[in-house]
Amino acid sequence: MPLRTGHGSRRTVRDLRAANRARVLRHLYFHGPLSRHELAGATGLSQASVSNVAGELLDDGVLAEAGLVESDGGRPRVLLRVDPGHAAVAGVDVGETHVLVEVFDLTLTRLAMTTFPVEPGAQSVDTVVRRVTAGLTRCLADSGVERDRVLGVGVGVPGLVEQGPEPLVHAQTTGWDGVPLHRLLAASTGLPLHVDNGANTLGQAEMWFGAGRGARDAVIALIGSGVGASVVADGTPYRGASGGAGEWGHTTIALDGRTCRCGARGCLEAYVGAAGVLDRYHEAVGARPVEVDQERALRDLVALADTDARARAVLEETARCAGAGVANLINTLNPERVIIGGWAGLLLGERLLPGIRAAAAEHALRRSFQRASIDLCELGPESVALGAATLPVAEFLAAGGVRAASATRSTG
Amino acid sequence: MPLRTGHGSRRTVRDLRAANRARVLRHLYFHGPLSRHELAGATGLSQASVSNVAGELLDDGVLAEAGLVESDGGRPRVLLRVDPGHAAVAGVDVGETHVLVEVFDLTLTRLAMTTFPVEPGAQSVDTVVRRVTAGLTRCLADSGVERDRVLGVGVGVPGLVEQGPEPLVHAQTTGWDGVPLHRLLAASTGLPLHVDNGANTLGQAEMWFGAGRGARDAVIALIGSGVGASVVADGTPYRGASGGAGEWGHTTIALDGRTCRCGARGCLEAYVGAAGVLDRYHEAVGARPVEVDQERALRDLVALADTDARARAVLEETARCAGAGVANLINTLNPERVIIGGWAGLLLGERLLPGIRAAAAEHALRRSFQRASIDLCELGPESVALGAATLPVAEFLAAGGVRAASATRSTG
DNA sequence: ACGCCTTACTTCAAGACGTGATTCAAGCGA
DNA sequence: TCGCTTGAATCACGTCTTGAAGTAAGGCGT
Repeated sequence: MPLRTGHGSRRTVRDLRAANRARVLRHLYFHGPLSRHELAGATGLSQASVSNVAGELLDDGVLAEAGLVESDGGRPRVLLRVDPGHAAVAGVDVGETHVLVEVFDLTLTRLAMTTFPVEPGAQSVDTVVRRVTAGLTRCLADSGVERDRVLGVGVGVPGLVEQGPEPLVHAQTTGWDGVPLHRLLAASTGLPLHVDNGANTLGQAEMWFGAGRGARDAVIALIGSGVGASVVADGTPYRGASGGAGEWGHTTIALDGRTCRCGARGCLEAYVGAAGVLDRYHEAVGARPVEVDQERALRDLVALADTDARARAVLEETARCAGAGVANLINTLNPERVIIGGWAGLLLGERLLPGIRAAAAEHALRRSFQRASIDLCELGPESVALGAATLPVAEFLAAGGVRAASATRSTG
Repeated sequence: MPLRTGHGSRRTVRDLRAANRARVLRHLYFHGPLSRHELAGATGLSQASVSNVAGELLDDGVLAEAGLVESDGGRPRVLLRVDPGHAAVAGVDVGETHVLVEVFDLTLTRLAMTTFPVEPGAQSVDTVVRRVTAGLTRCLADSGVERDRVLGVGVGVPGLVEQGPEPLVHAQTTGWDGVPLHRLLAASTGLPLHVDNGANTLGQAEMWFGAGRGARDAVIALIGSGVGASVVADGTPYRGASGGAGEWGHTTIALDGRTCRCGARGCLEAYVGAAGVLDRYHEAVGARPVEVDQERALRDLVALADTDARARAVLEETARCAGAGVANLINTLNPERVIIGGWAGLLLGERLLPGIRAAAAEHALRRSFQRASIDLCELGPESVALGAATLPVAEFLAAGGVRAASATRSTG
């Protein structure tokens, strides 16, 4: 008895209207200014319905007219577009070393940002909540956006987010175990909240505006100090049964291999994570790891590879492992696109991509490999907040341009 | 620009009715006889709508009344159920050694079956098409089902099925490369056809009637001579971009490990597939593999493990590898259930399950592992045809009890 | 300047649907 | 036989989409 009956709203004739509003609105959001006529063709609705729905959306201020296009010998068509100023959203990146808050307009153009550095390992829940709240207030002031024009706040956090009636955050690195960040922030900001794994939000940013545009089945593979992935299946992010999907880094690629910080042996992360790569180099040259900035160390290693054979060998091995890992993704998920990102991924990517592709070709089944492209992220690792801001927008679009009830505002 | 506008039908007010018919029908199909009253509660529809919809479905003969239940002191409630005799479906298992055709009633009770042995390696497309057609004709005769009462034919084939406007079958083992089996069988049977990977159809059988009942996110891991998996995400089978999802067997678990028949090194299949297990034993004892029945050989090996340390070691290693493979599934997909099947999986399973669980616990992230159960299939490896028969039924349910237009019958 | 043509958009009447309230049906107990 | 309770059908109402008919807005030829 699968296929749960799923109370997927659409039951009454009004839900139908909501769905059609969403149809029109979403198409307009992603496919730019369009006339009512084109919209009818694209959405499959009749012109009459498009006119009705568009009229409503114009009245609500969600859409705006965007100029005329002359049609040869007839009445010019009026272009419609989503009004960027209709509402704003906030995106937050709760990272291991900083808290970044950004405010965007409805089309996700950035209006303001604020960063707080965080002493590593010192992210108490309380601190994070205070910083987010403060950052949000400051960003709203800087951008001149009134609080009640904000659709919602998306937050990308490190670690696993268990979605549910009360979403809980579990993060090894910060020692959070079942933190109801959602509730805490909703209380302190008074805005609708969306919390998700930072890897997932970054993945969403790539899907909307980066290398994932237009793809329906994709995996965004993120290589930083650790390694993770964001899985997109049938056009929507896939989180698994309890939010833990995409833990690519702790996938075993070498039985009895190197010990990973998670305690297991042979995890991909132990080979291709920045820490793993540096460790392997230090072992190769017999040197003790110097405690400096990991990013700088990795950059040095890449530079060194031009002249030093041992460094080159470590990087080649990294590409081989990453390629095998990518092949595993391709074999189990058969995506049309694998997108490699994360600061280390981008740092290494330029140089390693051919090697990764070759190794993936070797380990993946031919047909699935051929159908998948392997590329680098286009947006850089700073887009966690942008991706987080995507979440309230997605909800807004799915609701047909109707705002979610906020935490404090009454639902009525 | 993800989230394609997706012409997901529901646009007009009639689509709404169709969706609500599907809602009621599906609930009734999986949750047994229910009264209109209970149905209203479960589907979220008003009693009036349930009455209307149920009335239509009764008129169409899809539903039937199934007795009364006395309600204390009031009018007894009439139970409704899907009429098993309303229609029939066929399921076909195109295996490497046989072609099995079965006919079921609408509730998937088997009415008739026919098997044809196939000389290994001799499955020409032509032969398969002839056998399926003949088997179907015979089964229909045996069960007394008229051809036009058959909703459709589901076919499970070995290898990859690329869904699309014209589904194509690619199978290494039979040498099929882009065979339009769908079209060929539709032409020769004159019935609506559904072709899918046998692993997927078997997975569907487990999801509907076996160990997967009630799960929303699951993986059915199949271990035979080769190794595959069927991925169920959000309640529906996930096929990836081109039907290649779930190729678990060719996932790398040991870089530079054993050579797999796919040509790559370190594939899971080379360790836990029946052939791989037997090879490893033969290498361990230094014996040349005797060419006998693989199933018998594996059974012997399991028996031998009671007394022979080397056999035991091979099986323990198998459990370790399988556990790592399962852990990889858990880490990437975070299912709530991993179900192990396939003839070798079931043969080894009883003995190896504790070892597999232990190894999976070691290699999977704790939280995801805790949320996942690891169990054996309940239906046995013969349920490929049953699962295949599931496909036309699923379509029928999704359409709200309206039959698909057949290949030959006119669409109008 | 005028009329005509083309194209874009809006209005309108018809058909269809779900819902809540109301009415009908069916059994039970006194 | 008469309430009483509960299940199921009917009805009026509001809402929705749609195709067709009507209206707006511009170009072009005379």
